[in-house]
Amino acid sequence: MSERKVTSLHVARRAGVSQSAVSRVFSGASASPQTVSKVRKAAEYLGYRPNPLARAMITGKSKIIGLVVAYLDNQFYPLALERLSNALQDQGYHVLVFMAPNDEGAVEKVVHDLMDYQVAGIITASVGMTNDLTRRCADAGIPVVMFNRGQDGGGISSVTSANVAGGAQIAEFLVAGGHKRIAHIAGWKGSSTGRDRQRGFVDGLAANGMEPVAIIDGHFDREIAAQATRDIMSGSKPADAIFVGNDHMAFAVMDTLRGELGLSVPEDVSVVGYDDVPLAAWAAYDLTTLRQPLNRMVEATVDTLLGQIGDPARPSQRIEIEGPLILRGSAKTPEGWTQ
Amino acid sequence: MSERKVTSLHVARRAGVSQSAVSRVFSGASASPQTVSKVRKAAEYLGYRPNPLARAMITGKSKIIGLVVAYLDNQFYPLALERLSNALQDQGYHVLVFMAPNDEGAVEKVVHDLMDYQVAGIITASVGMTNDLTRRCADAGIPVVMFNRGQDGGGISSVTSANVAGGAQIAEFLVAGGHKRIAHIAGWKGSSTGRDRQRGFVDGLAANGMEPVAIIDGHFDREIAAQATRDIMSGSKPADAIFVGNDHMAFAVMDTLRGELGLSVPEDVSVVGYDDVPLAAWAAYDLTTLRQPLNRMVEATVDTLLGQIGDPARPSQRIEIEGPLILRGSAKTPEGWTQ
DNA sequence: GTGCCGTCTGCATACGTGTGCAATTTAATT
DNA sequence: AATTAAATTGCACACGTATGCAGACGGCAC
Repeated sequence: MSERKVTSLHVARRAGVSQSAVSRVFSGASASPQTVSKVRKAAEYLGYRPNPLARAMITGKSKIIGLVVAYLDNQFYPLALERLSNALQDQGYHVLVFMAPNDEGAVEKVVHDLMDYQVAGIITASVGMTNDLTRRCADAGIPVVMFNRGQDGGGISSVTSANVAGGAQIAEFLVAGGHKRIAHIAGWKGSSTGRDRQRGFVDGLAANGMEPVAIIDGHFDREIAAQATRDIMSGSKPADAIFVGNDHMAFAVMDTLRGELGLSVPEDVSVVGYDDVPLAAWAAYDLTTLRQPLNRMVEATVDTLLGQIGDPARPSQRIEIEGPLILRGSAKTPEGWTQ
Repeated sequence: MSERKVTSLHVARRAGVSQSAVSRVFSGASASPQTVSKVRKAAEYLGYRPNPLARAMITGKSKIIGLVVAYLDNQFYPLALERLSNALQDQGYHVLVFMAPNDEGAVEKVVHDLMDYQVAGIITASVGMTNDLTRRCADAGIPVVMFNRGQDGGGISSVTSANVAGGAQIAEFLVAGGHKRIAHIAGWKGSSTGRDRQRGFVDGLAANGMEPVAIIDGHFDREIAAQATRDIMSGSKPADAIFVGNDHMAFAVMDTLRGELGLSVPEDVSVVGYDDVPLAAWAAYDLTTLRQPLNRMVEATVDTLLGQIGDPARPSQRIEIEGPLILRGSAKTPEGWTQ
């Protein structure tokens, strides 16, 4: 009962055709109806499945997409991974996951490994690419899409939410809520995402003749965000509202405000996050936050990547997707403010 | 500047040796010191990297480990994925991730896909294998390790925490805390993990002459767990303590108790979870829970899998790792109870 | 110098598939 | 019916590596 490796040659023999005929049937090239039928039947009988590795050897392109991600403790990323993987599976691709700490050397090593596997494309999430690496991928004909992060030097596709607009929208919201001392715990300055949100936010305040009482880089890290909260609230002019660069840090901020400093949210301090991860909707936090539309971002990422795989000449594009502000209980909602 | 694919043949030419010599140097076979040196030098100069796909074609085994996982919203799994991926990367392996809803057909399809890639091994997390599938993997010489789930029909390796003992320990803890009406929202009955915890818990209560006032299957799902909470608390004899089958559901239980039913934890109801995901330590929940030692579980999983890859004759083993009860604020801690 | 053994090396082939090319069949057109 | 164009098919080779086999080489003992 040993069903040893059954190859296209076995199928060919049983179907009474040549091996190339079998190959053509399974790779979608043209073949006469009766050939197709004979081959399909024989393949079915023998339990034949084309060997994707051999296929990749020939074509130089595997059906594997490399996903590079720095960390998975921020709930946004595992969810993105889940959706990306599902969407790509539906298209016949599979996802090779690489963890890469966000330093240059590690990313370089990882990208080399990926190129060894002749991946059809690369998605980076929460991880930066150097321009040099970008170029080498381009040279190797491997399209790259950055997910939830952009890059200034052009030539690379990216999918993000409309971070500048989002930051501005939150500024408007907090001003309209009557807050007078507004602080910002920013995302990591080394990321476009963090910078853009901050810029939109500061500009939005400026448009109302205000400026933040404090801006501290939280590095997308809970502990650093907690310390930033202590610093902001212990000064002579403690904030009455804090915009936090993502939900993951916002939870730490709320924990610190309520548990450690004994303050009420939103009575004493309003808190607004960014992402709208599922946890933000849970009763314990009930976080007002700007939603990043995960499904549409994933969809755009897959479309862009597969598009570039199918047509290597297609130019890179930066896609920004707008998201709504989700009103919950962690911030005062101005009268008549609509969802 | 076009650094086209550089193959072992190019290296061979430049080093003045045969292609087989190059192959032997990079696959660890024997070669004279001067050959090794010449080859290494030429390879370095040309930027040669062995092609893992071609290598896999020949040997029939790639350096890829398939990881099958059902969902990533329970924080325990992304963390496991992160650690597993890192540990395997250190050993020169890479992780191909497959999402598989927990029904038989989907898992089967996924495993077939994995076998097509000639993976060196498979790890399943939060996903069940049928005995038939197990056998087919064994036939194909692909070792499988189930992570955080066991299987009754032997012949397959698994790594779990000591779930029965853990359940019993929680029973002792709640009894010692003076609770009189203890309920259990169980994990999915279709999983060994859920069943074992429940069994240990019920037996532990019985050893103290008690029995649970309610047992409801929460299916590891937030919404179902929330409904179970309502049911348990709305009866004529509401519980004064609830053991929840994992942290993920326990958070929903706490949200429901506090937000919806207006009860205090632990004053009105003690809540104990299972896993000790990072979120359990956050101030908003501060959940007393039994820790699954993630690092040691990952370590054991990798060891077991690589062991079986290295020595196919090695018998399968079921590893259970004990974890401590982590005392926090969501449950009354009995006098003198030690961490 | 001869014989033997152990190590190293190159040659050739295999892994399972895709694809250019030429030969052949089929359909379409005059 | 004859001619031409199109569609299909088989042959052979390529992708990049590992490995069995046999020959070459060096060292050692007699």
